Amino acid sequence: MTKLNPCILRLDESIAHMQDSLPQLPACEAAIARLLKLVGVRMDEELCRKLKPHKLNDSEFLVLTVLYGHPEGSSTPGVLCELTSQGATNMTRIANALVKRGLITRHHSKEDRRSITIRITATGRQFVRKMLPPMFPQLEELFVGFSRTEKQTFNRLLRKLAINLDHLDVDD
Amino acid sequence: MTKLNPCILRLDESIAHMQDSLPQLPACEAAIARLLKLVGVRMDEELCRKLKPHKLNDSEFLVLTVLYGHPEGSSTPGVLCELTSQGATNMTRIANALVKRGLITRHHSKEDRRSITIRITATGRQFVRKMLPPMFPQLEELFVGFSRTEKQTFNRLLRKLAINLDHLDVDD
DNA sequence: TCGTTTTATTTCACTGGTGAACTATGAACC
DNA sequence: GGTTCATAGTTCACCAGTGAAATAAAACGA
Repeated sequence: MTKLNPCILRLDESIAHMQDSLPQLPACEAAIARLLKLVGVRMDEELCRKLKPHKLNDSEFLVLTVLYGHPEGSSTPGVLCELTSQGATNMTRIANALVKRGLITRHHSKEDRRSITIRITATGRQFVRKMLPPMFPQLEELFVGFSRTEKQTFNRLLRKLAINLDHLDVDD
Repeated sequence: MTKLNPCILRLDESIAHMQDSLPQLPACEAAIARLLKLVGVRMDEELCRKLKPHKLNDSEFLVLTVLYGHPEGSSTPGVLCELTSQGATNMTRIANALVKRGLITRHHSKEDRRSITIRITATGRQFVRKMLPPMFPQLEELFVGFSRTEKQTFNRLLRKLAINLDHLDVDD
């Protein structure tokens, strides 16, 4: 598990150095973009590490928790794809894996026979309820030194960025 | 390219709903974690889309830009692994690809014959100088509506989070 | 109602990325 | 100087994720 700090130091040097030959480079924005990626990857690694003993990967677990978070505990592959930024192809694989583990069920929808209804099982709910709480302390630890306001600001800035991302694709 | 906004709405509902059965769930922190991932993935997709016509993937391009950002324009696979959060195995593949494209060279180091010196070529530099500038407008567009202060805050919060991540592995 | 188009999912072939074992060199110790 | 240990890369076998084509079931329009 590589430390981020050295990367970040080099990152600043790297961007500073690039500006010599590319003065129009928006340094702060570029730094944020790279930091987002670094932090995101690192958090994923941590999650995977926690899930490995249970033989689930992060996307399988994400799908399971999304189902857990649904009032009905059910959804369709298509919707789950949107909510988890996964392709349909991969969702098929994920569903196969979760069915095999007995964490979800898969049935043809009554209303629309093209659709599949994926539903979290009691075992699945139990699994989520067992897995999540031990993660809470670490999740909180990630934000030690953050004031309530800072966390809210962080949250707000990320949403703002998300909205800008949504409006990006129109122009190439 | 899926929109993020619907995901975020569902995300809030999802977390609210989870709190019913798991009241200790740190909602704001969990939301930030999921947002980070959503935004990170989406930005990556955008980068890949830009690189696709040039038959490079994001990690290959990242390695190239890191080399470009080095004062000497050279490094070793091991160091590049640390700086780009890539495994050594994949770095071998990336280097092969970049060598084949004539963007880097690979030589045994004189000082330590176990080491390989990877160096960006003139073609490689040219490629980076051609690729990056067209990305700047979009990068800036991502942050429209962000004040100078907000960008600095964003930057600062990400670094703070990175530092906390670095101090995490000690306790399991 | 029949043909066309659209939507939902799956299958297949491929790319990208990883862990474990292997090779080669260097460093440390005696 | 030879044995042992550590370090740097590579190779191999595998898992995860994607695009394009296939399948199957609506929906839509004469």
